[in-house]
Formats: sequence, structure tokens, C-alpha cells
Amino acid sequence: MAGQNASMEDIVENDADEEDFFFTQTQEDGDEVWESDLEDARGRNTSSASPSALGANSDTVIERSGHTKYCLSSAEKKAVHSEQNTSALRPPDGADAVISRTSPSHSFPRSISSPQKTASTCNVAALDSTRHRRHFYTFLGDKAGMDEKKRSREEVERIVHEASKNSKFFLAQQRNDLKVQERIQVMQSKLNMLSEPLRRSLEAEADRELAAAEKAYRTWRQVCVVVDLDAFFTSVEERDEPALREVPFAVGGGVISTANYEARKYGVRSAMPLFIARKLCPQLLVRSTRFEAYQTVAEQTRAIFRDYDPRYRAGSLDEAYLDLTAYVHAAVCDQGEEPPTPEEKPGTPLFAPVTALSSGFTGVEDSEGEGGAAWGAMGGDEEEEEVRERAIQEREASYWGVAERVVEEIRRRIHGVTGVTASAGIATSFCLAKMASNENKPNGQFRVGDVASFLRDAPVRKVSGIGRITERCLVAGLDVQTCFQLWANRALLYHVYTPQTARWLLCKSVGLDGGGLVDPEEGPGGQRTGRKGISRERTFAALSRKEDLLEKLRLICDSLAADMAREGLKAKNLTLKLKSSDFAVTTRAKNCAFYVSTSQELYQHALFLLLPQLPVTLRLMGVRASHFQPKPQAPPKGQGCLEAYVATGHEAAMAERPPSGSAKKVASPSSLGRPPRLGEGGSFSTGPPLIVVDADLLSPAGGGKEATRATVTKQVPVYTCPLCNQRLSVALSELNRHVDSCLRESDPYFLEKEMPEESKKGDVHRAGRKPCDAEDGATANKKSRRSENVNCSSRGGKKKKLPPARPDAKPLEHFFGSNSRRPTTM
DNA sequence: GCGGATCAC
DNA sequence: TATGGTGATCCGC
Ligand SMILES: Nc1ccn([C@H]2C[C@H](O)[C@@H](COP(=O)(O)OP(=O)(O)OP(=O)(O)O)O2)c(=O)n1
Ligand SMILES: [Mg+2]
Repeated sequence: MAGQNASMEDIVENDADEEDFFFTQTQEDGDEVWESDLEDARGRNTSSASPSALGANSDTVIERSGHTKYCLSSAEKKAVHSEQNTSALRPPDGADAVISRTSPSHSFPRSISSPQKTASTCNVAALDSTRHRRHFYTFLGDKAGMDEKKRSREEVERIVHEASKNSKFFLAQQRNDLKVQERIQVMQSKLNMLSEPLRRSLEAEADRELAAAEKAYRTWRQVCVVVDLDAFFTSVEERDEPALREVPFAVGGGVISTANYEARKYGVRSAMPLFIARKLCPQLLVRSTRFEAYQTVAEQTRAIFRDYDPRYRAGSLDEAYLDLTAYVHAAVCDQGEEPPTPEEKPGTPLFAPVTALSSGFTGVEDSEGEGGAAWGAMGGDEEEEEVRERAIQEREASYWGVAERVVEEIRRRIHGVTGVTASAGIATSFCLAKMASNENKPNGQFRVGDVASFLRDAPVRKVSGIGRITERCLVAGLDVQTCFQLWANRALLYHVYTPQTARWLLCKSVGLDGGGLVDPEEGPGGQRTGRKGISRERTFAALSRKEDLLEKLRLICDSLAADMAREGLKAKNLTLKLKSSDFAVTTRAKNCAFYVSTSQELYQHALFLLLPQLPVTLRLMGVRASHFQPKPQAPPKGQGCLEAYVATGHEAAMAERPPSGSAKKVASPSSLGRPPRLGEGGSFSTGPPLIVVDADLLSPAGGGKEATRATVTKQVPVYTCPLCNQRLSVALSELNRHVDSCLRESDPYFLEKEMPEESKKGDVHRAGRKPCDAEDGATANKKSRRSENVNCSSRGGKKKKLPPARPDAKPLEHFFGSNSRRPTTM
């Protein structure tokens, strides 16, 4: 391995020499973005934490070794802060900018200590510069390549910014942005302290992992295909109303779900609020969503996919992952030819060693269009060999030719049946296919032949899973913009990200994923729901009044319960989501002692979560249910008895709530083997008192934001009634009574047990006590997370599991769509 | 396990 | 005037 490393470094060095090879590539459209971003990052920052670094490494001076003295541990954050304070502002470094212009795509990896940039300062003023805006708004991202624009990028940015800048939404975004910048600074600090020896060792680790991944996942014959319908919602509408085709048109409500390509010329995008879209394009026609129609189309396409790969996976309504390997092999054989076999591919160990890819990256001998041609360095000699090789190449070409034709056929059929056009990507891995599917959109397809050249200049943002934030971290923190750079800086990845994330990023950088469409999603009749949670959330005009909020909550629970019933789901865990009028989001979760499913149950628990937060003004509430009761598998039918639970201690058998009448007060889970921690009685540190019947419904003062932890430790149980906010220092039983009365006043449904029909509002007496536990007050007494935890790792929805045979699991189809589901506003 | 964040669509 | 909804995963506590 060591040897290999060495050779790789050589290669890398070479690469540096051949800069032009990489950088002379004509940059299309998006590239200006990159370039200016880079300048951006550098110019703006100006302040390099470490004084040294800047100009130095930007050019010839490698200057890695040098500094790197301290090694911050978890005190990193502090370090960052102090740096910030001391070297807050510094003049831009012109030289750096110059360099970046010359070689936009990378300042070489060795510049470990390189891009000393601080994250861009994000204040409104800064955003007045178009460059700063660009990566701020989600929908300003580069989208489908539309050549003809009716509005320039700058124009769009200006208009969007104008419309946004004084909104609460905008402020919220800025707040979040600041946190991201902090993260970036932490990254940079860590980078500054990376010693060369460590760097080498990390790189070796990266290479080891990459080699393993190559071995496990790299294939050169697998035909991975991603099919994605074009401008899906609008395409369906246009099919039914052809006149819409000619004009800028979008589907959505308050927010655009999607826009047709005509509208996109004006800058209209998914997730853009309608009022802004109209500013961009006053003629814009808008229709609301018709999910049933989209669903129908989706089903039609799936019927087609099944013909080619019965195990295809639906990524969403309009997107599917297919493995056509078997189909293509068969087709090749049918036409009397022989499909290529892995073994005969010269120099392409089905599992290419790391060096192979890097050689591809260095461009040492890429070219050769087809497949793994870049790998063929081997020193063959005989003409015989050459003949043989040629034959193989022909078969190779034929094979992929068939694949392309099959995909064309699929797209043709889709269009024929649904009237909607589709685009597709073909490659030897799904992540590559996914990237490729956008390449020739709309109504086009693209096959990734030479992986290395495809990835070399591909912006990291094109990788599915690298979103706006991660991209920013990579660009601003590591000066990484392309997949190649991602690979080249693999050592840094392992330094600033968790091993998981680093591995994931590294794999993506070379186009690796788990390959096979495992997961027998649609396999046998096995109706696997696979879902892990179900939720409902609603946005509404800001509300403060308790009754109003409770009513919304009630409606949300009704709706969610209905869906849960439809799918026969019962959940043990509930999460309440709140978005305040200033767009700050918080969630609160709890475990229920028993599986819940009815609206009343959901509401009761959600209320428990909401009340402690109460004095708030909200614009959204949501409830999510998870930890479902396992479906009664095949054999054992009468599951779900408490006995079983106790016996196995496994939640699988967790009972539904015991027959209503019986479960009186005494809901302590001690019966489940937990020692009643009575001693602490009302101790705050343990959450709500467990013995109290309504423990669930109370929130100890101090659990909340107020009351400092310090005061907590003392007994003197002082509670604040969540309803009237009255502070009470009384016996629990009395408190209980008090809260009950408050509840009765504020919400007639609250104690209601039976009668799903809510018609009756009259007096409600507490029939069946809610047997819901209060489990371990764990949820209630979460520490007041001093959340400013700046983690520099890229969090977020990626699958970073490498070893696990199946990196990229797409959620089985799901619905989305704001404006779709229920036209009725709650 | 919770809460915050990120991502995709 | 005005910025969606669903589901999943990851990370640091
Ligand atoms: N933020 C988003 C993104 C997408 N969608 C919906 C509308 C889209 O039509 C559909 C498919 O998403 P795509 O990302 O595939 O976008 P389109 O199909 O609309 O356009 P493209 O041609 O780029 O695929 O999902 C949505 O409601 N909200
Ligand atoms: Mg699409």
C-alpha cells in the first residue's frame, strides 16, 4: 500500500503540472459561479486565521509543513472565536484572487493550510453583492441547463433579494447561515492545525478505505439507470391542457411545486414562493396540484419499469432506479452477440484499485471514451493481444449501445403512455446515473462512459446528497468545488468530517455507491411499508392564543390519525414540531408507554408536548409518529399482549393500551421493571413525577427554558401550570386537580376517552385514565441544550454507511406537496 | 433517545 | 401581505 501511495502522489503531482489539462476546459454557464465563488470566499475573508498561510500557499510555495502547532480538541470552537476576535477583518488578498482566476478549479490539495478563508459574512449588506446572494437562496441554484434565459441570473437574484430582504423568513435564513459559517470556521481551524504527518496518515487511511470500497462496489458492467420525468407536475397539466405548454406556467399554491421550462427561463423554480415567482414573471400561469393525476402517471410509468427490472426502485413519484444489467445481457444475446464478461475487460479489474481511478483523474491517459478504457495502461504487447482487445472493445461498445437503446425505448414508452417526457442517466453506479439524468434534461439521456472525465470537473453539488450547505462547507472550508477536488483532498475530509461522512464523500467523489438495487421493495406480495414515520404538519397565519393553537393541533391529529388508521399503524413515539412566527423551528418528542393511533391519543400526547412551550406565536405545527408497532407478521396472530412484552422485554409485543377502565391512576412504568424513582419525587432532574396520574400532562417548572438548572437541584417542587402559567408549590395531588380543571376549561376534548365523534363537548369525565406512562421523564427534562454546538461535520441526509452493502436507499415513494394534499386549509 | 440540521423531491 | 409538506438520516449530546 505504501508503494501505491507513493505512486499516487506522483500522479497527483503530475496532475498539478498538467494544470491546463484540467482548467482549460471550457467552462460553461455554471462555471462562472464557481470562479466567482472562489473569489468570493477568498476576497471576503481576507482574514485568515493563521496569518501565515495566505499568499504563501496560494502559489508555488507548497508550505504545508510549517505551522500546525496546536491541536484543538473540542475547544475548537473557542479557538475559533478568539481568532475571530483577533483577526476579525483583514484586507483582501489580491494575489489569491489572481491565482484563483488562473486556476479556478483547484488550489492544490497540498494547500492543507491553504484557503484560509473565513466564511462569508452574511449580512444584508453582503448580500447586496450578487455573488453573495447566489448561494443563499435555495432556488437560485443552477438548474436545468436552459440556454435561453429571459432574465439574467443577476436580474433574478436582484428581484428575489428585493422581495425577500425584509422578511422574517430572510432573517431566519440569515440566522441559520451564521451557524453554518461558524461550522466553516471550525473546519478551517482544524485545517490549520493539520500536521503533515497526520495528513499523510489520513490520506493513507482514505486510500485504504477507498480501495475497499472499490473492491466492494465498483463494477464496470452493471447497467444502472435513473429515469426522471421532466418538469413533472407541469408536464402532466400540460398534457391535459396543451395551451399551457406555450406559456410560462407553474404548479403550486403559496409555493411553487414546479415550473415548466418556459417559466424557468424567468427564474421561476421549485420551492419559490408564488409572490416572488410573479415578480419574476408576471404572466406566470399557476394551477394547483392534482396529486391523483400525478399518481396515475407514476403508476403507468412503474408498469413500464417492471418490464425491464421487476426490482426497480421508485425514488419518488417521478423518479425511478433500474438495474438493466440482466435485461441488456439478454438483449445482447438475443441479437446473437455475446455480452462482455468482467474478466475479459483488459485492465479493468472489476474492482479497480485506487490507482486506477486516480490515473483516470490525472488524465494520464484517459481519453479512450469507452468505459474503463482509462484503466488500460497495462503493457500489453502482442498483436494478438491487440486483436483480442479490439474484439472486446467492440463487444463493449455494442453492449452499451444496447443499453442506450433500451433506455430510449423506455422513455419512448413512457411518453407514449403518459404523454410526459422523461430524461435518463445511464452509468455503472446509481449515483453516477443520477447525476447523468440531469445532463440532457429535458427529454434526453446521457451515459457516463469515462467516469473520470465525467467527474473531473463536476461540481460537488451535482452529487445527490450534497446540498446547498454541504457544498458551501466544502467550498468555503476546503476550497473543494469539483468531485476531483473532493478526491484530491480526501485527507482533509477525514480530518474535518466524521469517518462516516468522509467515506461517503470520498465514495461519491469517485462515483461509487452500493450498486445493486437491493432491497426487495416490491418483491413478493410482501407489502412492506418500510416507512419509519408518518407525519402531518400545517402552516397557518401566525397564532398565539392557546385555544387557536389547540384547535389546529386537534385538526392535525385528526388528519394524521386518519392516515395511520388507513395504514394500520400504531406508534410509540411522537414528535411535535413547532415553527414560530419568526421561522425558528423546534421539536419535542416523547415516548408513549403504549402504542397510540387514535386522534385522541395523538392529541393528548401532542398537547403534553406543546403545553410547556406555550407562550408562543406559531406559524406551523406538526406531529410525527414513529416507532411503529411491528405488523403482525405471518404466523403468530394474536400478538400484542402485555405478557409477551414483559416476558421478552421487547417492544415488539408491547401492548396496546390495556382496557380502558382498568388503568387507573398509577401509571408508573414500574410494572415494566423499572424501579420507581420516588425519592426524587418532584425532582426536576427526573422529569415529571411518575406516580402522578397526569404526570404526562405536566411540566415541571424548570423543564423549560426559564428556571436555570442551578436552582433546580433543590427540592421544593414548584410547578408551573402549563395552562394558566400559575406557579404552584403544592402537593402533587392538588396540583393534579388544579391542572385537570384548567384542562377542562381550555379543551373539552382533552380528557375524552371514547367517542371518536367529537360532537359532544359537554362535560367530560375522566373515564379511562390515560395509561400512558411518562416513561422516563427523559424527554421532558432534556438538558437545556446549549445548542450552539458547532459541529463541523456535514450532517444531513446522506447515507454514509459504506460497508453496509447498501449505501443509497431511496425512500420508497412518498407524497409531498404543500398545496396538494388537502386543499382545505386547516 | 432527543433535538437540530440537512437533503431530496 | 406573502416562503410548503413528507420522510429520512446523521451528529453530538
Ligand atoms: N421542492 C420541491 C421539489 C419538487 N417537487 C415536486 C414537483 C416536481 O414536479 C416533482 C419532481 O421533482 P423534480 O426535482 O424531478 O423536478 P421536476 O420533475 O419538476 O423538473 P426536472 O425536469 O428538473 O426533473 O416533485 C416539489 O413539490 N417541491
Ligand atoms: Mg423530474
